[in-house]
Amino acid sequence: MIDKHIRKLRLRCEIGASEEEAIRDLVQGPYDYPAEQVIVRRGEPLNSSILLLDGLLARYKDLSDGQRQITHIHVAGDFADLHGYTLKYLDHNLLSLTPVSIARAPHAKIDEITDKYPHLTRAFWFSTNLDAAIHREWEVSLGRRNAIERAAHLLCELQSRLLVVGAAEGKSFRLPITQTQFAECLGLTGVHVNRVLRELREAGLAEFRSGTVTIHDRAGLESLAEFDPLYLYLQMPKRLSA
Amino acid sequence: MIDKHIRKLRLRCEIGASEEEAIRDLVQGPYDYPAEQVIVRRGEPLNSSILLLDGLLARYKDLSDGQRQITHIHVAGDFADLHGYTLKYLDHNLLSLTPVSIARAPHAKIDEITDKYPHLTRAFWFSTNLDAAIHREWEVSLGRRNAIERAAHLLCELQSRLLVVGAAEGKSFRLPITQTQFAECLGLTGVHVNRVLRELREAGLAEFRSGTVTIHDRAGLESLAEFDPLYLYLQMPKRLSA
DNA sequence: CGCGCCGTTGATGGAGCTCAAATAGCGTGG
DNA sequence: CCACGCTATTTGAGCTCCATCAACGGCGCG
Repeated sequence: MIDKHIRKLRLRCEIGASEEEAIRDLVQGPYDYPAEQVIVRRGEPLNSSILLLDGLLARYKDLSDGQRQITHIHVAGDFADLHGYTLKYLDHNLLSLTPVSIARAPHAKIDEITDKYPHLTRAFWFSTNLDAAIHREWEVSLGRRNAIERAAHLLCELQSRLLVVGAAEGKSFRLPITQTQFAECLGLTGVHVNRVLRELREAGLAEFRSGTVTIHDRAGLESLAEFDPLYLYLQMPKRLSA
Repeated sequence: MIDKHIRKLRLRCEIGASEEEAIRDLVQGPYDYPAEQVIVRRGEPLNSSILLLDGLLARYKDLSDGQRQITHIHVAGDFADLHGYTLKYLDHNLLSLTPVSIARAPHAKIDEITDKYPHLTRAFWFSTNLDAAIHREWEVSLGRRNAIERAAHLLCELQSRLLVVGAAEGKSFRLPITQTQFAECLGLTGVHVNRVLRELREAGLAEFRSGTVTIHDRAGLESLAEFDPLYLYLQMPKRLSA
């Protein structure tokens, strides 16, 4: 179950046997939650961090008028709130978009890892920095790309990230979220996202129907979105130190 | 010179004498650069990270049509690309908005710190996580706030962050950047930012003229922007471990 | 003095929002 | 099997916020 996480770590750096052991010893669970559940609430003191084993989680913030901005989507294998280890509380909520299975890493045990395994600590640090890189790319989308480009870009990103953990293969992947939730990622309204998805479909680029995305023309989609996977750090040097 | 950084760290956690020593031993410099200079280029291999001693730096990305999105503004005392330590290259450029003075922390020395000072490592990790929290808040602005709210929110954020390092006092602070650069933070055009700044001025909330911001009504500005400083983590428990 | 950058203001247009309603899908219970 | 209620999707019409295009003024600097 935790294999997806280790696989993702190994894509970016070497993880030794004792380090893998430490990771496996780190987490408790699994625990299951239904969809549409707030798993961690903004501001609440934390003493463990959540590793997503299966399903989709979203980081989001509410505004007083009921608007909501999703700032990140987590896929299986992601440490969803590892940043909470140093921040001590989150500035955002953590919501299950689908039924999810999670494991919990007590901060006391992460303390031990940071004391004993500097290299593994850097690997964990890396993963929070990768999250930040994704945040930055979303800022670019939200600030400068138009609606169809934003949608295309996010579809490219999700396919890339799901491929890494084996949650996508071929042209399709499951994305069992509503168009409204998709819109909440993109800073758009559900109505407009619907129109934009129709455009993508009619252009023969991609389809998003009944919880499944099918990419018909990945190259065309990337070109439309100006998608460059550099920010996903999919190819890395082996060892995270000089 | 590095005092601002240490002061900022101490706001969030305890830093012992030996740890302070390690920080002071970490950096080389200072080095000076003029304004409008790309200090670190996206994709280029890194072997040191930049501590901003004085001036303003921006993280930004370009799009093919010449549009640009600034994803973060760094103030004195910030580690501008500490995330580059684990990422090995940046996904964005780093630009001096003003003449800047920086120090460099060789990654080899950060390796030593992560080997020998787990607590200090957590403090550094915290600071990259704080950057990510700021990225998230910008995502909310870019995705869901309108033009005047975005401008108001960023002014609040900058004043808060500059107060921490003593680069603002009273109602005013220096922000020697152009309206166009300000617009590149906000996902707007320079023309529209100009109109919005006039609105803020006429409403008696804030002024941004000739490189100086004056906040006339901080409470009103916060209320307009729905500014909540929680995401800046200005009050923290003392020790970054369980 | 003249050039260039920045700030300022006006006029016009369009991408995306709002409001509204119709359709489709899907589980529930009769 | 069908009726139903609820939610998500889809489409239309009108409007708003912000972009675009354009022009002008101010100010520093060669």
